[in-house]
Formats: sequence, C-alpha cells, structure tokens
Amino acid sequence: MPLEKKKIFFLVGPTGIGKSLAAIILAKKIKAEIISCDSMQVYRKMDIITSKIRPKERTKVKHHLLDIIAPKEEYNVAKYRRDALAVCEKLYLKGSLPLFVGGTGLYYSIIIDGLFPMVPEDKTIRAKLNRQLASKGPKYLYKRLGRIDQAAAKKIHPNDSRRIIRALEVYLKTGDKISVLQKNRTGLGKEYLVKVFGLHLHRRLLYERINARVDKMFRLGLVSEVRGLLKTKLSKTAESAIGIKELKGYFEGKYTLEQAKRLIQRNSRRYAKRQLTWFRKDRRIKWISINKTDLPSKVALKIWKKLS
RNA sequence: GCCGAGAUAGCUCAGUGGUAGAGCGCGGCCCUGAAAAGGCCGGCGUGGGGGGUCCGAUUCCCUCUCUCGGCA
Repeated sequence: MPLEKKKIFFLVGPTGIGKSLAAIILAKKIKAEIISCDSMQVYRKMDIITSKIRPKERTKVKHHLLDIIAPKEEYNVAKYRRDALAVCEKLYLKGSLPLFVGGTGLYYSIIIDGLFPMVPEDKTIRAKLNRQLASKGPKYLYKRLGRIDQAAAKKIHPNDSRRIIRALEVYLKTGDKISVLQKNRTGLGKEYLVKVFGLHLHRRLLYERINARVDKMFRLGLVSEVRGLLKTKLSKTAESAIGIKELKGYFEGKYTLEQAKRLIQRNSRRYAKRQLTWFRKDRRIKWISINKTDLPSKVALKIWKKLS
C-alpha cells in the first residue's frame, strides 16, 4: 500500500465574502482545525476592525494564529511562515487536518511555495536606505540597484521604493543578489497534497457586502475600539489595517465620521480587488461560486461536494 | 401657468466656433521578510431630442422634453 501523501486544505477569497463562517462548518465535517491566513487577525484587541469571528464561534472548531501578538509588535511573512508551519507540524502529530483560511495572498503563497532562505530585515540598513530615499529620491536607489542586480531592477518598478530597498538590503547584508536568492524556495506543495478552494461572488454583490459589513463594524463599536488602540503606539504593521488611518483622520478633525466610513468602505473594496487580482492568476485554486443568499452552511456544502 | 438657471464620462462639474477635460468612482495588472502594505497602467463620451446660422457647433439662434429654484 502506497504511503498516502499528507493533506492540507486552503480556503481563500476576497475580504467579506464569508470564508470564516463557512470554514467552521467545513472544518467540522472533515475533522480539520483552522489556521488563519490573515496578516491582521494575528493581532489582539483588533477584533471589530478585522472582522474576527467571535470567541464563541471559535470553540466549535479549534482556531490557530488568531490573537497571537500585541498591536505594538511587528509581524511579517517570515514570522507567519514559522508560526504556521509549527502549527501544521503539531496538527499532524495529533492526526488533525490543517485548513488554512484567509485572504492574505502573500501569506498563502509563502506557505505553498516557500520563502527564499533567511535574509531577515535589517533595521539599521533599512533606516539608512530610507534616509537616502528621502533625500535623494527613489530613482537614485533604483540606479544603484541596477548596478548591482540587473535582474531585480528589471522586475521592480523605479517608483516601488519598498522593493528597491528590500533588494538593496539583501545585497548589502549578504553580498548576494535577491534575484538569485528568490529562486530558491520550497513550500508545502512539494511534500503535501494541497487543495485550494476560492470563494467567488459577483463583484457588485461583493462590494455591497463589504459596504454593509463596514456599516456593521461601526454599529459594533469600531470607533471606540480604534480609539482604544490609538492610546498606545501601534506597530507599523498593525497600524496599516484598514480603518486606522481613516478614523485617526476623524479624531483629528480632518473629516467627518461619515467621510471616514466612506473611506473605509472604499479602501476595503480596493483591497478586495487587489486580492482578486492576486488569486485569479493562481491555477491551483478551485473556484466555488456562491450566491447572495447562501448561508455559511450552504457554502460549506458546496466546497464539501468538490472535495469528493 | 409665468420668470430664471441648467441638461457634457458611472457621479459632481470645468471648458472651447474647428468633434472635449478634472476630481471622485471604477477597471486591469505587479507582488518572496511592512502585504488590509507598496507600486504601475487605463477616459471616443450618440456633449438631452429636433431644426437653423456657418466651410465647420458641444460651443451661437429657435423649438421640444426633462430637472432645479422663484412667482402665482
């Protein structure tokens, strides 16, 4: 009897489409535990703003990587990968199935496809490069990158200062070209049997849903949650959650509450659009079309049917 | 019913006698240690309908329809 390949499931899709609740029902059916694949739900105290499911729901199925760090701490892909793989390992030891659920495309890809060998961020180098960016502009850094790593420069747009800085950082630290290092990555896709499901809803309906969800966030107390968060210094990752800068603008009198809400809705819609661009090109995803009125149980059933 | 203002991109509007722009919205795309971030690209729209003047009208004139404001 051939050794059966270990299985691993993913449920992805744009924000607000209803992944979380459907995932709980699905996880129960297939005896899986859920691993969040979301760059913001890792933060504690950011419950309403990230539309985290309530603790009560979480007891039905074990959830991992929610509420694992404080908002003042930085988090990133590498930490996520480390944490997620540790959970995976643990689940296998006890014979449970991992079901990744979330919409952070990069985190998803880093798990499936891997991350190139460790060149962690270097705060000193980065700060220096950022100073140069401020004084000399992105074109200067871009030219510098072109001299040391042409392949990387070709791939990165001259205005994309973050990626230019990252590429320079890698070179300054290791003497290696990021374009070369990046080729070396191994993800779970090799070792495991990976199945990816994506939820799809008509764009118009998705946007309606996102708008409605933002309305609901306000009713649930988004404003006071964010006010509380802003009392202490947030990490740069946590503060980039949609809703922080918009409400900050409101607190500072830059715009009205209504304007802040519109901005949050718009930025969420744009975020969903970017997610769709990301996932659309991934041929591994099996798309599940859902309807406006589908309840989580219906959605879960649709996925379940595609499993067998 | 009368008087006035207006009808131009999905929305709000600008402008011009030689067939049009802005902001917002929206669409497409890139993405390997900040990713809910960051970056790139995208506007031919019967210029409300009809008629007239003119070499030529979205721009001037007439008329109709509609919208808004005021007066009855």
